[in-house]
This record gives sequence, C-alpha cells and structure tokens, in this order.
Amino acid sequence: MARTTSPKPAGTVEATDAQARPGPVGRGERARQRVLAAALDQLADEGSAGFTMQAIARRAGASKATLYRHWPSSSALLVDAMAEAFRPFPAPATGDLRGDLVALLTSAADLLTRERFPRLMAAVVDLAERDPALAHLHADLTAQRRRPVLDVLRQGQERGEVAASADLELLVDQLTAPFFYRRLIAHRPIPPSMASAIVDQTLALR
Amino acid sequence: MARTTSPKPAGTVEATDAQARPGPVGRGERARQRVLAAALDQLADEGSAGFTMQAIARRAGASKATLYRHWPSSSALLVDAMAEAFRPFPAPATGDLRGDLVALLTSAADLLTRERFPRLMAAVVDLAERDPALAHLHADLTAQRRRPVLDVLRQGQERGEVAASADLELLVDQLTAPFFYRRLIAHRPIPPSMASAIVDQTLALR
DNA sequence: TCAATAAGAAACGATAGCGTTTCGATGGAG
DNA sequence: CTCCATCGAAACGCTATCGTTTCTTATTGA
Repeated sequence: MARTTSPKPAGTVEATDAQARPGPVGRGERARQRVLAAALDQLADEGSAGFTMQAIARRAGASKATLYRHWPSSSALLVDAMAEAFRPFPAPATGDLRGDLVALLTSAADLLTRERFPRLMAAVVDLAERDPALAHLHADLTAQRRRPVLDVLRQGQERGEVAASADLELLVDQLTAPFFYRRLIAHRPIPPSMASAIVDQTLALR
Repeated sequence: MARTTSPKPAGTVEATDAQARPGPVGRGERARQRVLAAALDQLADEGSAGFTMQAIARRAGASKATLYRHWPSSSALLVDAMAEAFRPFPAPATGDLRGDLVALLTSAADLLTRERFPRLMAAVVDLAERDPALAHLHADLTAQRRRPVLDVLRQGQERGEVAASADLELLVDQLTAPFFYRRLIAHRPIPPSMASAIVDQTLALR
C-alpha cells in the first residue's frame, strides 16, 4: 500500500532538509517530502497518540486533502515515512573484528543518544503491535540495521576469531539489544564506554 | 500522585480476576480494582492511542466520574495500574548458575510470548517517552525484574564461576535484552531454546 | 434499621479528529 | 504565455474525548 520506493532517503534522524530545495522535483513531490518529514517530526514529538492526519497536515503546512490524496490512512503514511527515512549504518569492513564491532555499536549508541530516534522507535514499537504492515516494515528495517554487524561477525568466524559453534544471529542480539533496552525500557544512561565493554564481554577478548 | 500502595497485586498478565470477588474489601476498593484491571486491558488491546478515560470507564462498567474521583488523569491511573500489576519473578536461588539463569530467562521468555505483556510493554514504552512519572516507574519495575538475575550472577561471581572482571549489570543486559528486542523491535520468533542458548553463549560454558 | 458514603447514569459545552468536498490560487510544462 | 494539474484553505456532518456537574441508586458500617 502506498509508495515505498523513492529516490531520496533523508536520514533517520535529521530528515528536516526537505524545506529549501527548489530542485528538479515537481511541486507534488516537494509537498510529499514535506509531509513525510512532518509525519516523523510529529511522531517523535507527540508519540503514537498524536499521530493524526490533522496534526501532520498542520505541521507540514499542507492541506488535509493533500495528505488523503497521497495516502489512504495515517498508517500508510507512516510506513512510507519510515521507509524513506531509513539509512543503514555504513559497514566499516576493516579486517579488525573488535574495531569494526565497536565502531558499529558506537553508531547505534549515538543514534539512541540523540532524542529523535528513540522517540520514533518508541512510537513505532507501540503502533506496530496493532499494524501488521508497520510491523513487517519495522522488522525489515531492523534486519537491515543488523546486517553489517552480522557480516562482520561472519567474517570473524571464517577467520576463526569467533567460535565456529556460535549462533551469529543470537550474537547480534546480544551485542545490539542492550542499547535499545537501556534507552527504551530500563531508562538508564548509555555510557560512552558501553560499546567496547559489550564487545569485549561478548567475545571474551579479555 | 495518586495511590501507589495496595494490598492486592494482580499479576502482570492475568489480572482479570477482579470481577467476581465479593471479598472483605469495600465497595470503593472493588471499583478501584475493576478500573485498574480494565485500564491494563484497554492499554494492551488498543495501545497508547486508545488509552482514554472514557474507554476505560466503559470497559470497567464504571462511570467517568468514578475514575476522576480516584485519579486526576489517565497518566496517574496508568502509573497505579502498572505498579499494582507488577510481580517480580520468583528467585530460583539453587546453587546452579546455569540452571538458575535458564529458569529466569525462560520465565521472561514465557511472559513475552504471551500476548498481553508485550503489548503492555509496547504501549508503556511509548507513553513513558513523554511522561516522566511513568518513565520512573517503568525504570523501577525493570530494575526489580533484573534483580534476581543480578543476584544469581553475583553469587556465581563469588564462587568464581563468573569472571571477576565482568560487569554484572552489563551481563544482565546481554542476557535479558535480546528477548525484549526480538519481540518488540525485530518482530522475530523466540524459540524455546533461546534461554539456554543465550546463557551458554554469554557465559561461554560450552 | 437507617444514615452516610460512594457508586452509576447522563448530560454539559468545548475541542479535535475523521474522511470528504468545494473552491480559489499557483506554479511548472509545453 | 497559457493552461491544467496540484496545491492550500475551509467547511461539511459525524463521532469521540475531556473534565465537570447533577441526580439517582445501592451498599456498607454503625
């Protein structure tokens, strides 16, 4: 439902640049981008309870009619907005297992330390419980985020630096989940040292 | 704000028994319990967007006036309901490190496999982002849930079965976070073997 | 048994969301 | 430079929520 492909992903966190670009895109496309950005802003600011066509239109300076012209429902709009804003972490792919992992987890920690991303996550987590399309998308985006970590681990396993018996998917969980857990559930701080501490403790490189 | 102490916690998941108990509690207390149970039901069923005084009153068969007599806002009501429904895991406290951990994590996995608990979690995660009182409470309840795991690890560390250099708080994260992550974020299944797999992989008992 | 207490039902005006339609303005393509 | 697609603004009737008030009913404790 609704368009999911697009030429211009906008960066999960700083997707506010759709304002002053008189580029080659038509008027319609610009309005669309403006609405998508406003949708994420609204969700991050007001949570899933405030995710309303009316409020998004207001924030985007658009007409409700425009929103309904593009998307049949707020869910469809959110799915589009999430898909568009997504950016996977750049894979480091040095040969250094520990270094690559720390770099990847540091990126994750940074993202979760900014305010916008965790708030988006929290709202999406709630909405996805009752919206299968959103749940699917969220699962997809999460899988994409896990990908680089998995690759690094796999290479490490081939080089013998990771036990051959290790369940790599589970390892990815153990490496990444604590960050989300601390920020969204436990409401505890994420110290800068956490990335390296997790890596060391997980791979038993002590 | 609002009462937070109460004689009868109701079980996070199966708090539906407040219906047919003409016990020694007064009429007011019974209505209060009924409303608290209805609030959790409503939150689990409709998410944070549907968490409304009106809807809760309807579900509880109570008057809106009754709700406002007891709680100044839906947030206060939710804080009460959450605090009341909370039940920590019973600590196993055998001397068996691996066995105790697997038991604890299996409990967590069970809870997350039922439908009610994760839906409550998802909604609370969203609401807590904009409600400091709820965030505090959620942090508290989470800490209580972590407690038994931490104790088991600490005893293991004293017996030398866990490295003395290990960061136990971080270990608890690595043991428990993956379950929440899989259910709420990654939307991937939690196999029955996951508890033991996590324990083995984390403590390197292979 | 009776009076105090607290419940339920219903209504209040105000605000806001929904999904749709109408209409006038505007900007981009030819 | 013109014309048409698409925009924004505004209003439609409908429903729901908010927080409060009034009134009636039923339970409970003295």
